Amino acid sequence: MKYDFAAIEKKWQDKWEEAQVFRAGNDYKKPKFYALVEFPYPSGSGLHVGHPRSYTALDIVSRKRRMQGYNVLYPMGWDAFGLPTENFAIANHIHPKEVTKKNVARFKDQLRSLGLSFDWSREINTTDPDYYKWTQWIFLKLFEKGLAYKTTMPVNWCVSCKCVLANEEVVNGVCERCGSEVVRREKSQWMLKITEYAQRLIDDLDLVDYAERIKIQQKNWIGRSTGAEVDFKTTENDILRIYTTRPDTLFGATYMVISPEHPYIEKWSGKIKNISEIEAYRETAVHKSDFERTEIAKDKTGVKICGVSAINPVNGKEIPIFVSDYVLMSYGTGAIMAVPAHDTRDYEFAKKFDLPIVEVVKGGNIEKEAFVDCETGVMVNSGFLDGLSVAEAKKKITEYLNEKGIATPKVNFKLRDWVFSRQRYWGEPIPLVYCEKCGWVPVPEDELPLRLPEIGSYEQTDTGDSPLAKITDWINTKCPKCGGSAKRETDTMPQWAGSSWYFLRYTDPHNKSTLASKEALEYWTPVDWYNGGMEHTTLHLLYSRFWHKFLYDIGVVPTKEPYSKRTSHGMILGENGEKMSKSRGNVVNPDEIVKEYGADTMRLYEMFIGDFEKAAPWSASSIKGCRRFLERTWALSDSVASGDCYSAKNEAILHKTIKKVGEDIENLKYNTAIAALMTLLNSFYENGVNRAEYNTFLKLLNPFVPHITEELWSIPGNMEMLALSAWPAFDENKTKDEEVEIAVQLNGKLKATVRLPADSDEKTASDKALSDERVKAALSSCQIVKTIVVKNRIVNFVVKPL
RNA sequence: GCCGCUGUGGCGGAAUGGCAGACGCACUCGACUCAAAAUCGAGCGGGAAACCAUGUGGGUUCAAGUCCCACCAGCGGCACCA
Repeated sequence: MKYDFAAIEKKWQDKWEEAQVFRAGNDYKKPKFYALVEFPYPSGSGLHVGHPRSYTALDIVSRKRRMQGYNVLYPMGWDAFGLPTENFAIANHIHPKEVTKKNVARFKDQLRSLGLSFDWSREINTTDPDYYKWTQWIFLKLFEKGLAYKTTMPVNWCVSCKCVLANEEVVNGVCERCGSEVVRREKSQWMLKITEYAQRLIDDLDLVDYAERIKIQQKNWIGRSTGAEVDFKTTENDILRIYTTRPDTLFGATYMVISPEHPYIEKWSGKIKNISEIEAYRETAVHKSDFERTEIAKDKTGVKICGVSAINPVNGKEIPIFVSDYVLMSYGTGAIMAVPAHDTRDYEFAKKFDLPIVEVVKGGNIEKEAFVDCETGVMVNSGFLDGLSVAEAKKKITEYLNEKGIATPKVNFKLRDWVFSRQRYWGEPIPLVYCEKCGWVPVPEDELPLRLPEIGSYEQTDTGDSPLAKITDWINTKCPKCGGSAKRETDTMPQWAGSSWYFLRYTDPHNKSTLASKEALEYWTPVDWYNGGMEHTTLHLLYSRFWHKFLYDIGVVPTKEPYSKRTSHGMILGENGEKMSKSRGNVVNPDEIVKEYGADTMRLYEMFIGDFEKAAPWSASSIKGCRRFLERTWALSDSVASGDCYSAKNEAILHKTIKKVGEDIENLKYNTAIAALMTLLNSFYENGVNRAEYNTFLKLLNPFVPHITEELWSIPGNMEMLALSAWPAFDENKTKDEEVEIAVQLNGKLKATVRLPADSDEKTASDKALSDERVKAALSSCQIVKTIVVKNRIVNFVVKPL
């Protein structure tokens, strides 16, 4: 019989669906396993070959865990709000809802065709009002607890489209769509206080099992630094507060810099002699786009404030104050003490403006460059700190400043609050109402979801407001508090909102009265294993951890962390080794692969392609090897002998393979698990195979290639589905071969190999080695000094010439 | 600039400090065929060999792809965070 993958795959997909095989039970007594992959954005271009890499990997884990008796939840849904859909809607005058519906249908067909064991009864969609009701509800809770606030923020503004752009739409400083200049413009935006959770987001990384690179990236993004705020007196007799991580270098502070946005410029305006120059500088700095700011980052600019200076508190010296945009108002206090000898930026600035550079830590060459890595140096030119190590100086100066009451220890974070507003249509409406009398008032809970109104045009207004701002009968409403006339917020939420809590909804997706029942959350959370792309490490992963912690704080969820374990897969690149993209013309369409080779081959190949965590280029010829393996698996089914226990010839390799495949699946080593299965098949071809052996092989192979194995399992008359059968067990004692081949080395260089019984003692091994002709010959001209034997591995003779 | 990752055959890649190149692709030869494809069998880092080979140069060790130090190259992320 021919291996007719198309018919087989269709047959089993239908059977699984009909029998609801992958439905997660609500049997809360069974051990559970919650596997999660990032739900896709259903784009118009359909599934990418990258999607199945992640989905197949956790499908394999899920299928194995089911066979091991777990109650497995492996859900799927749609992160369907977002820009491309909206842009498509604008261009084609179709409602984004319709676009989404079509794209979801296509994605779902494509996913179904891959035989992924998702529980489709729990499918969710972030654009479904029954879903976003709870996204809005969480937002209202954040608002209620003071974690949502409105503030004026610079946004990206395209001068030609006259609209606000998301960061993703700004490419190399210009508008992605029209190529025109993008400038900064102030706009009032809703913000979420993620910074309030910064410390906990770092600390609780200790509670979870994330790949180390993910933890490091999160920590870097949050960017904690410890230092002190120090007060400098000025000639105006007021206090300029700065932040520094290096109070020990205070004697080297030869000038100060404040940010162009610093409020003291106004405060001192009467005293500043060159105020017009300062204001002109400030104007240009404020209006620079982010792109311009970074473009000219190498070249420092600034203006000296004439008329006001500061006093260095340790030596009483009067030092000048500059305004420069290399100091950011949004970090620390917006003012710094500049220590050019030990900071590269200060050094550059000092060189340009010809300011004194005073070395305070010995060891560098400050004629040439700033000496920054000076943690092990010794203090100089620093009065009472001279001769101390940097660490000692830090301690002493801190005590000194504390005593004088001009310094306080301070921790700062790079992490900023989350800009939560989008001036767009296709997102969750922010459920707030503005009343002249009562201010911002939440839409009452029983009025949620606040639905998106039906409108005809999805473009922003000329002022960059959301298209919702044009719907006057939607905007104008009554204040829920006082009943007076009020206006709805017209901004919508960012795409990150719906994806920040979706994993909770899967546990109880149809619940009408709460986002998920207590019992469901108690049982299913936290997610046991979450796999996704590295590109989501800093935003999505951080945002969802933040929301989860907030929900924990208000008693909605039972765990501090949403995900016990997080892994990430590498990208699948085009055949030329570059990222797949339409413009590079190297995109592989998964539909065509499934059509030509079948879903099983596609799955197997994507798992065999290389190290799961690393990027790997697609290869049209390599996939044939995977297909060949399945053909050989199929062909062998005709020559299976009877037998209900393992034969002596195959016993050891079977136990070994069961062990290896099981361990490799848990350790993301799918490629070597498949290699072991290929080796096993080769061994069957060599030694013959019986029914018991072939059945074990099918079980091990099933999570990888579920359709063909299910078919081969059913052919001899098995009524129970393979997917529901028990995962094979192995016996550690039987994983060992009776005889082993060991290497014989002279001074670590291979001279021969010898065979001997497994676990032979050192004497037996070295005697056997010594009796080998090649070893004898090699030893004839030298003397053995020492013999090293590693059991079942090597015998190494350490020798010297006679 | 900073952070992270990666350098192993023609290619994808294997190797708890213990026989480098498992498994697969490509390729070569042979069988089958009128022929080709498919399939099956054999070979496949370099070198005649001694030996030499895991980006480069040092080091630790009886033994290094693996550990340490210093470089070089590529990829990804961040970007004036005091």
